[in-house]
Amino acid sequence: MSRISNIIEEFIKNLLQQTNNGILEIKRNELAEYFNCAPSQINYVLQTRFNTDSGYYIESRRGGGGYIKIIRVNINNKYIENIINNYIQDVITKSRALSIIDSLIEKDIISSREAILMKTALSDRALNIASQYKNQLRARILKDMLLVISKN
Amino acid sequence: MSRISNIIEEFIKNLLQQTNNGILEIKRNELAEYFNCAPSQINYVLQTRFNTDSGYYIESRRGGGGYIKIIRVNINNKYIENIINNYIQDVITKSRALSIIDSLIEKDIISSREAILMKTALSDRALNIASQYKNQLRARILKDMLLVISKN
DNA sequence: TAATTAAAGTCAAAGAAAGTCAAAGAAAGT
DNA sequence: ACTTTCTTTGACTTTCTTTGACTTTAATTA
Repeated sequence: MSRISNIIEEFIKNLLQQTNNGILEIKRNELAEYFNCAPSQINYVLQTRFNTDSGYYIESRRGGGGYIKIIRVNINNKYIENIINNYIQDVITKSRALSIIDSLIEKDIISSREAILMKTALSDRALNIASQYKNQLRARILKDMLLVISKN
Repeated sequence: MSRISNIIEEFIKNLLQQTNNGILEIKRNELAEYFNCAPSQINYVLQTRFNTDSGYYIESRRGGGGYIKIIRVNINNKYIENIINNYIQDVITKSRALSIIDSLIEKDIISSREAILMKTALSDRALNIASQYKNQLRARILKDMLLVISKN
């Protein structure tokens, strides 16, 4: 039942919801102890679920009194343009693309129907015909769709 | 006698019937073990019986906690159903695809933003990387997008 | 100031699950 | 009978997760 990462993800998102500014501070070891997992598991969750793709960034400090701050960023057009121009290169994997789309739903930038359309256009099922270009196609289509979103 | 693929197909359809939203989540290996078949047999069943043309789509995830989601779409929109089944074959040109999308706006089936997103996913600009598959990709992507749209 | 303690970070190996592909076997068409 | 299409199987690949040993950084204490 290896869904501990998902549980931790939900837990953190819940706590974030309760903040009024989208900034949450945690103690890595405490959280790990609470969930009975290796401390590095927390890093894994942060790296995979609270990264730039997902619309978050992390600040932390080691040593005594150390902490990890999880910050939810505000997604506006500037932000989307930055993702298009600087963040998505020539290729992108499916899971990264999905993270980006999910972050847009979460922030109410797109509707769930728009999201599902976007995800469909990036799915393996559709793109597998040209499997060697799959991730290039994804990058192109996603960038173009994001541009549409930011301009409309 | 009755092919195992057919039995698995029936089994899955039965489970889907019992859900209230037409979304079923399975574990590939568990199902394979239950039917005493190779795990890849499940993929075969999904590819041949639960594809877009049959009104289903699939989402999955590998690794620990992995799953396969089978989603049944009740196409309650006759107009879309007709397009998927009779109007789009294995390939479609850009101009035919665009006119299909325009007809959906006219019939108020999609919003204009959804239309632009769809057109973007089917544009030359995006698909030219895999130019030899362009019209096949268009057909696949368009069918899949129509299917998900028809769900509501 | 040096030593100690208290954090968090990194990385690689092992484990867990699904995906792919091609070869072989079975059914159906001609 | 021969050919084509559909099905089954298994070896190999890819992706995602968990764990733990080791490293780095910061604060506290002697």
